[in-house]
Amino acid sequence: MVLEELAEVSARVAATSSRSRKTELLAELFARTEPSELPVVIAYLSGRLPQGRLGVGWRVLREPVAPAERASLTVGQVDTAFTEMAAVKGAGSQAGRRRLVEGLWGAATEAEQRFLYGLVTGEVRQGALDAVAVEAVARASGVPVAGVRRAVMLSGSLEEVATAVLAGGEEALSGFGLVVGRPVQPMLASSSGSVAEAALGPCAVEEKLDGIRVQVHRVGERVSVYTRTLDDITVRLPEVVELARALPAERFVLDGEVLALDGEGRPRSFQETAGRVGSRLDVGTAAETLPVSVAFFDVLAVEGRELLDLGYAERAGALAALVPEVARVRRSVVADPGAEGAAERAEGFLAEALARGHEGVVVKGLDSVYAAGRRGAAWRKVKPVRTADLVVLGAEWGHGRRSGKLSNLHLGAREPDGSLVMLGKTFKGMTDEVLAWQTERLGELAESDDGHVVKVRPELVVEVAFDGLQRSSRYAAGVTLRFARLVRYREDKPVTEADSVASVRAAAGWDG
DNA sequence: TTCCGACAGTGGGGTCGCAAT
DNA sequence: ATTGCGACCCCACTATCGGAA
Repeated sequence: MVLEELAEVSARVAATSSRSRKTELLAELFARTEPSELPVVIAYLSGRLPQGRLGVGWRVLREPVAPAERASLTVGQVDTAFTEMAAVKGAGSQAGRRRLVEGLWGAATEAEQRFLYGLVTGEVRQGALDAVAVEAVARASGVPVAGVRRAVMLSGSLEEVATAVLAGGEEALSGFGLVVGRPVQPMLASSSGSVAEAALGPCAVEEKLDGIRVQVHRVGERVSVYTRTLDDITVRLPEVVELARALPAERFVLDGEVLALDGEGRPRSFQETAGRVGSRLDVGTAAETLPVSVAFFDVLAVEGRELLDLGYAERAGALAALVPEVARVRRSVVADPGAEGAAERAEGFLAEALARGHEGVVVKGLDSVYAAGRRGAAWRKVKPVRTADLVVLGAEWGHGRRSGKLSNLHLGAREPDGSLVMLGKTFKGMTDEVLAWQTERLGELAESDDGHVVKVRPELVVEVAFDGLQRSSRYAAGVTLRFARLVRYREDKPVTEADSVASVRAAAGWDG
């Protein structure tokens, strides 16, 4: 297979908005790919690199390389070049990778360079990633899509599943069940505005802990710990390994959250937990100075039994039989949401979780199965939302479908002396209509434009929602908003009445 | 015919580790 | 020693397609 063909298909996929047409184009390509090249072709067309990290980013790619006149590269040559880049280590590695980039880019045509750039930066922008590729593999092989999807979620590898079903058809799916020791795509939660909105049927209301999601596998004495993206972080979490080894089963898969607690058992900030779990060097010292706890909320397999397709109530029973209460998340079961006082109890549990310092709750249907890799309605998270009225200090030109639109707002709060201090940005919550409106309005207020950031006269106030504050060394305010999103423009509100840093801190529960 | 679930895209901030300065 | 970059944690929200109702 030549690279030119891949770049062409990718461009055609990007050019159509129809998902079924995208699927068709990918399926045609997969069907005519040699089995030996399939893993690489599938990875590229779903926007991933088999090598994972290359150590090559926008900075290394900034200086353009003259393109080749004629296409000549094969997929195999590209894969070899990426493997070489990923292998470069130590002093001089940046220059070494840059030389390899120059070699590869120089052999690529302009269209091929565009495709390679998207691959390396993780921004293929063809409107088709894993989910569409899964459908295309199903179509190319004639195997039902649900079976392919399940195999991918349980094995974590579309490439392997595709190679198997394209060669062996539906029968090949039997080789892709849950394997203890091999990570599974975790089930995710969607967002909900309130407990009442989330608790529509019999459900469990569980504390939502603000830490790192972990999947813990044990086979005999071998324990492995994986992140949400299936990275192996076993060596960073000796406490979790030790706990798993002490549980009364030889073989299991647990789903939970890791976080650091203070002396009184209250959760430390996400920043502290993330720093500890992110530390790879001298884990022993890190574990001593900032030990972490783990709280499990689900079990996917235990001994010989696979539990994914059982209802949540049954899985919770199996979890309680395996894991002591101190290592399980707190929960409250609402068997009949319509019953007298049920809503109050659920709300009460949320209030208690918040009082204990946690993020909120997750509401889970008691009869729901474990839908690996899906962000379905079976799990709904509920977190309190804060709002602040902030001043627009500037905006950044958007990319992709936001090209030509002012998108990312720079947000400021007042200080006692009347000055304005920046404490974050946001690009979320904007409809196309708002984008068009703010591009024009901010254009009128513009004081400067360096092609990236447009600074404006601080005259507009926006209502911004956020989840809380974080310490910040980037912003003069010393804090920044977590997950800030635009709610609406407050043209009725003068800048002099916008929130101050102190009032934002107070709103977020930071005593200040 | 309308509704709604699932996806992709558009970026946010922090922290760590490593290489370059 | 400090700085910049890449990778990876956490993530919200809107537009769109296409199957479900």
